[in-house]
Amino acid sequence: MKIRVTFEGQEVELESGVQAGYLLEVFDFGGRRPLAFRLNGHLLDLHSPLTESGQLEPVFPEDPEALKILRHTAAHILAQAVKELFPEARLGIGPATEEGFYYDFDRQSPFTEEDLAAIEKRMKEIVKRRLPLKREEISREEAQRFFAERGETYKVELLREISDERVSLYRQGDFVDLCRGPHLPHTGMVKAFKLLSVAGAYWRGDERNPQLQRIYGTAFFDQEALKEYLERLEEARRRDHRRLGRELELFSIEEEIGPGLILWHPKGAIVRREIENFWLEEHLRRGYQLVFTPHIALRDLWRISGHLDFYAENMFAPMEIDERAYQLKPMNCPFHILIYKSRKRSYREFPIRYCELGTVYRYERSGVLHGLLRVRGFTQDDAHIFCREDQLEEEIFRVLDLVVYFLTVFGFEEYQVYLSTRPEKFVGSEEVWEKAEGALRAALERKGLSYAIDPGEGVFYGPKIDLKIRDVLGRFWQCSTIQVDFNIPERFDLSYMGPDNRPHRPIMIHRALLGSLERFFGVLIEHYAGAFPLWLAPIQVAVLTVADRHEPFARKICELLEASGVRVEPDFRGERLGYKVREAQVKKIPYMVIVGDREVQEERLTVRTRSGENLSLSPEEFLEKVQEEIKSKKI
RNA sequence: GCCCACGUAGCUCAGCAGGUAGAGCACUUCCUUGGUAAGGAAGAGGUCACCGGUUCGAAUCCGGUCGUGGGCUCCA
Repeated sequence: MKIRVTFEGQEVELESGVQAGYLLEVFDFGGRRPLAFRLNGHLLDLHSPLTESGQLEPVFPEDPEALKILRHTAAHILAQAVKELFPEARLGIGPATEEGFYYDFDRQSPFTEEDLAAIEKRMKEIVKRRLPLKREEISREEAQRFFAERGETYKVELLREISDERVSLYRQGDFVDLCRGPHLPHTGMVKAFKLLSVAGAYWRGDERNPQLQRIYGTAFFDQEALKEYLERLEEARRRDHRRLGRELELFSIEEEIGPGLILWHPKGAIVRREIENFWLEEHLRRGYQLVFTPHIALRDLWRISGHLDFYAENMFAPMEIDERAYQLKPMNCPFHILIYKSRKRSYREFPIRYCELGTVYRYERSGVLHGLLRVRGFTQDDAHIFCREDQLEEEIFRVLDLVVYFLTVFGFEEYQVYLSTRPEKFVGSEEVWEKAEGALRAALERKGLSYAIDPGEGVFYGPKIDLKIRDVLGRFWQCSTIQVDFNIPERFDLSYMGPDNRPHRPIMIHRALLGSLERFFGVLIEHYAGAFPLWLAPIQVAVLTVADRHEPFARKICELLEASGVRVEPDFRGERLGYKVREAQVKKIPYMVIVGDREVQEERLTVRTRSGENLSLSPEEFLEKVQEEIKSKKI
């Protein structure tokens, strides 16, 4: 059979099954050698057979797909190195990931740091061998036999679940792996890579399966990019909120209290309160009503709400008081619902928006706890909106508008937005779901947010929108979530009186914009690297004296600033100026006011900014500048 | 929860062929009054996470518990 491949207007006729690498001799790629091709949109490496006609695109290293191919090949090299050094290790899977690659191995004894170094060394040798990665296609049965003979039971298991009659293998030297490809032409092209860590991982992510050892690594086309990546890892370590949280005295987690429970120290607490003040002010401005609710409730409440059915494993165990069982709240919704239910509601009141900084407790498995980002007690910036179906789009739009506003103020300008649609198991009618999904979509489009659809990823009670924010290091964090709920109004038999003088069922929206104050704070610490913008900074101004005789004037400056609500820290200690400057700098205080003979005499201030610049201002000018900067929430 | 690693002064870490604890920073006191990222001296501070075992003797070896970290899974 003949096929036709076109590239930049040129067309060539080939015998089906010819290796794609042949095209290197047919077309002119501007003197460059592609790593692979894209034919009709899917990737082919140079050793893949051409079996269909179509448009050809070359893939060069700068192509986003190219890095994945490289990393996938790096994973194979890793596997080859491990098999050479530890022939008893059985292979799991080894894909490329966002940041690099990994390969899973089943081996009795764990890989040590030294093993990792030895493996990396062997990988370098394999790279030097410049082994071609050859693609072979064989029948599934043949492949099963092949891997069974080699004792690769996991590969056999994978093959059992593949429905294709023919499968592809990739061979590099003596190493053969079941793999769809594509791969680089030869191992010599993997020039910059590094193994990073070993961790346990369940076979196929299921904890009932055996646990394999996963070796993580990363790879790039050149050393420079690898170096940059490793520096970014280093920067992330420097910004780690757990480290900064301790160094800047923001928060702590104490063994005596228990894992996943946060102590907000004075400096962290003031940041939190600033966020909360801003949050509340903005909510009140936008038609929300503030409520407060208890931390525990009768177990029956959680039975009615359904949490005992679908959320029990995340709830703290019940406690008995006066022969009745109570449970800590994992969510705030039932309380808000009971406020709604406290009297008859009319459509004229709609939409009703209750907001609360509600502290909830969720049982999280010990292994998942992580600093402020994953805890067992946290405060959600929660709200529940009750409205009619025809108000849904407008309400979602308003929520989106609010969340984008908040995030922008904190300096997050880039988001990933996901719309999760109806899952297999769901409550309510398909019709209601479709309407709601349509409303969410319309609101997203009206707000001008581009989004991806997560089909079937909605919660059983309604569709949702999740937002992930991108921090300065390019990492994404989920904070905001907006969920429509068809279920809980039903369970609590909510109603409102419509214009037709008949009761109707309202729709409810759950939403948290910052997510939890704990997580958001953690993300903020890392985003700002601990250097909070002035309006959030725990200490906004440090006043440093050069010598003891400058103290009276310095004290006056402190009083001036404090009287205007500026958070000031005097440093009149008998230390040298350099020492005090360094200390204030380490604490990441935005402004240092330096008071010496010159300042006292001229009644002007020398102000050192966090970035190390010096300004000369009168006390009044400085106060005004500070107040303006606080008010504008300048980043 | 599971796998692996780790747990020594407030912090960062050294000590570990088993002989009973050390540094730097921070803290306190004294000297120094010094102009933009660490002046000098002295001092105080540890049941070596906890419990048990081996041993004449354990921070060091073994077991268990708790906690932390990297992952798996889940999510704010």
